[in-house]
Amino acid sequence: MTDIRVRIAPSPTGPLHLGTARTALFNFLFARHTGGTFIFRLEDTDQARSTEAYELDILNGMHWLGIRWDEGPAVGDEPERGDHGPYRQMARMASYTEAANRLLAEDKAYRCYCSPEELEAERKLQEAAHQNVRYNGRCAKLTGAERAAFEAEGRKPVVRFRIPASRAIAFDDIVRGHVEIDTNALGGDLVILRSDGTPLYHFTVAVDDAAMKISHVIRGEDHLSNTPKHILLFEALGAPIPQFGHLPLILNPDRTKMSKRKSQTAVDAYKAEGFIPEAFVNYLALLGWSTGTEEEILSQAELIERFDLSKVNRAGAVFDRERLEWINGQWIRRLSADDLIARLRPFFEVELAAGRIDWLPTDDEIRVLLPVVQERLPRLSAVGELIGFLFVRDLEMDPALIVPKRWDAATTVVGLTAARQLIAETGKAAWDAHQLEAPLRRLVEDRGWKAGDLFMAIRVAVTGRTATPPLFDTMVALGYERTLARLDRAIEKLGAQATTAP
RNA sequence: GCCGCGUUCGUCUAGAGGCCUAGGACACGGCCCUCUCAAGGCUGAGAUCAUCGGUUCGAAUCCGAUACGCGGUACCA
Repeated sequence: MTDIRVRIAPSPTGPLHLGTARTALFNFLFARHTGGTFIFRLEDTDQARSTEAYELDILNGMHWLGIRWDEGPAVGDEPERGDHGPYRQMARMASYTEAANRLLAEDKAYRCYCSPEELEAERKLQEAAHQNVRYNGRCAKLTGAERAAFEAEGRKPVVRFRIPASRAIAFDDIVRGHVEIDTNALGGDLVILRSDGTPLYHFTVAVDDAAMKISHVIRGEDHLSNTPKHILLFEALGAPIPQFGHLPLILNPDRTKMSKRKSQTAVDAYKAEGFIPEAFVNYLALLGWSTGTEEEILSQAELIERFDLSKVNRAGAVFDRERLEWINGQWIRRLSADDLIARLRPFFEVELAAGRIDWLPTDDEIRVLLPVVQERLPRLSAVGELIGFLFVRDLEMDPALIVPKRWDAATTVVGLTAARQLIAETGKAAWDAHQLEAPLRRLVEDRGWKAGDLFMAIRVAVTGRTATPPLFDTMVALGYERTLARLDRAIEKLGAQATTAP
């Protein structure tokens, strides 16, 4: 193992977000490619918004994607693993107060007694004067007496970290190259501890990244402007400065940062739609990065082998669902029969629960269908739409669909009746696709029909749909009795309709 | 407002000064296959490489400015 250490640090204030998953993936690929260590840390200091349910969703989502961490919570049976824990920020509170006290003692930080109202008023004033909004440093040099006076007033101070004036903070970002930001653009001295003593994000990141010896901070571009604050904090803490790599953002179709308002961002929703993790990871990896070759379908192992952080794109990438579906289809087609059957099972259960089918097919029933089903599944959840009609007792069928475009109702009744006769004659013993097809083709030829017309009429009669897997395979799967019964019902419906509404 | 980052087909991207009359993929059109739908094969259309200026014998690639977009600017993460 190298001394490369990277981390993903999600906040359990919502379900696992696509962007978090992608950042996690890039960290994971980078760690595995370099032989480094991948760390998972939960940033749950926002107690107002964090929930255990979200925490679980994030953990489960990561596992579903096949992203495994070397250090962090919930690995295998252990509640936590690693020598740099705990890996939940709420369990690290002591280290933040300790670090803050150290900064206070070294006068790198100070207590600020300004009230939120005073700060707000100051900000308004600055905005009105078209000045940069920044903390004015009013409490930066308080005397002991002044402090005592504020305390006597009952003011609860926050702790502010001193940001030096007019200093250019430069770093070489692995994906963006040289970046330089002046400290004057940082908004003044930074609050690191709230008045209730709890730490703020920028502070916890620096303290934890230092404690966990993170060597490369790989995160979204939305943190690029915050990086100087972190660098200053690392310095003040006496910690080495890690390398940074800021990933391009995943975008809504309107090219704004991807949000749940405008896009489906929850990873779990994609799982429910029948995207498979291999495909999802494959797609995510290629969002903002490419191998430089024309390879598109890549396994986790192949991604790990080829991953190169310095080849990550700088521009934001619009999330393209069409392309995701295509990759998903590619992956589904590559699945073994047993694997696909197992993965399909939960989706049949959903169909049953929703009342769209009346019973669950057996594994063997699914297995014989696979040759005609597998290449027709863009998503696993499409299976109900595709072959659900096989598992319903009473087929719902729109009589308007049954008459082919070139035919009228009378011809359709004639065609269906003749076909029904031949299908019955084929019989149970010869119940296979070829045996069914040959006599029907002869019938078409004898009558001077088009095969497509007759077959379409049969298709709708037997499945209720105009788009299905190949007709004869479908009838074989349906079975002798049920095929005839559905044919009879269709003929009956159509006949009644033809006589009542000529 | 200020600061930062970005800009190659609709979308994801290849491209690291001559291999670029810019390649691939998704989506789209056509053809083939075909009982429908897919899948697959072939094929077509689609990018004045944001704009302007500079460096160079030569620029999508280097430099600068401009425009536009996005992000950041909290006692959120």
